[in-house]
Amino acid sequence: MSKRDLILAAARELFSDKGYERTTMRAIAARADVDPALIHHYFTNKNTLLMAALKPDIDLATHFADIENVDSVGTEFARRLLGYWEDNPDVRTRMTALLRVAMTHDDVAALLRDFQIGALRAALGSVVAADRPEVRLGLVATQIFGIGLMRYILRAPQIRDCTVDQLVMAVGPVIDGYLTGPLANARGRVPS
Amino acid sequence: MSKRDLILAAARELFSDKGYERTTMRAIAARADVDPALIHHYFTNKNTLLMAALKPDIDLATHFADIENVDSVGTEFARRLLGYWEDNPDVRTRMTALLRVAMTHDDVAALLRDFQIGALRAALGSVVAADRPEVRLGLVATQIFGIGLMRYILRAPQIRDCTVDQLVMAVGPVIDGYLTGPLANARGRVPS
DNA sequence: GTCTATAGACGGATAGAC
DNA sequence: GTCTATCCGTCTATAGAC
Repeated sequence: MSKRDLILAAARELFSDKGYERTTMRAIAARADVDPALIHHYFTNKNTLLMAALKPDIDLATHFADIENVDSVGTEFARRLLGYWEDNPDVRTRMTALLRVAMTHDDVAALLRDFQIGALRAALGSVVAADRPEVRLGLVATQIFGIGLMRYILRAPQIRDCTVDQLVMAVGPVIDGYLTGPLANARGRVPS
Repeated sequence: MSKRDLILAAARELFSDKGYERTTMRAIAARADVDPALIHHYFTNKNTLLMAALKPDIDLATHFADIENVDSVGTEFARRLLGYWEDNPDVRTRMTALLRVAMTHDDVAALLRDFQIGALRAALGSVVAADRPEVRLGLVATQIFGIGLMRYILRAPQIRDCTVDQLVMAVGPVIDGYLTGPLANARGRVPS
């Protein structure tokens, strides 16, 4: 791994568990076992480093293509996504870093929104109902992010101690409902 | 309103939309129209001020007592909670401040966890199923926090532009399901 | 209680030798 | 590319006059 990549990995880890302001360039350098000045050499400033470190990994979106022909699309989706987070520390780190930093940086929040929308559309676009698909995908995102938040960031014991399978079974049908179930209209009524 | 209270209100607002590190004591003083030294006089340091500003408002929990005897407890709960957030800027500010700061401060995360658990138990404890009630309330929390996150912090347009009623109608049945529906067992299977 | 002045630490960024 | 030295701004916190 090149030193440049070591820096990016170290930055992701630190941003992931301390947020932006609490990770210092010096700390990143120390973790990457690299001279602090080298970071400026490659990335000129902290914000550029942040963006480079959090740039979405394109492979990720493709991991969710072609969810069809299963009983429960929601369950299959949740299984793949939560399983992916759980088994792959790098992916999880990237996700928690995005979430943490997005709290205080609007440009990262925008990155997260765009990426999330894109990934959800790629994964679920072919199965979401035609009635206001954006709202449906947005609702799916609330549930997914809620899980990520409680499990990996707030670390609430009730959710942290669940197995992935338990979460998948709980959340899968909910996602199905958001994707294809009835939706309230502008007046807030479910069509009968 | 006493100057002390002005400081607390200003602190909440700034913590709420900038997080902890990016709000300075000077900025808080400026917004409260107060001398910076007065803050130290009352609260000695920034962390104490933070905790004082985010101390849960006890009235809040009582607002959700006695949800029973309705068709859909989840819908009623969502209506009260989301409506409360929406109509009451102070309450919303407190919530977003808690959420934002909890990302980077473990002690605030603990505060949020405890408060959230307490509030949910007070509101829904009497209607949640006997089978693993903590997990059920935790799942409810994931959905609620997910909505708060997407609507008020990430400000994703699909969710931000919904009416409260639309969200309530979408989320109500989901909460009902978490409260009393089937839950996967330790093996990740839904009992048949 | 109110305000000024300043201490003291930290962290991002730069210049420049090698 | 690598490293040292250092500048400069910012922020919390304190001391002390009024």
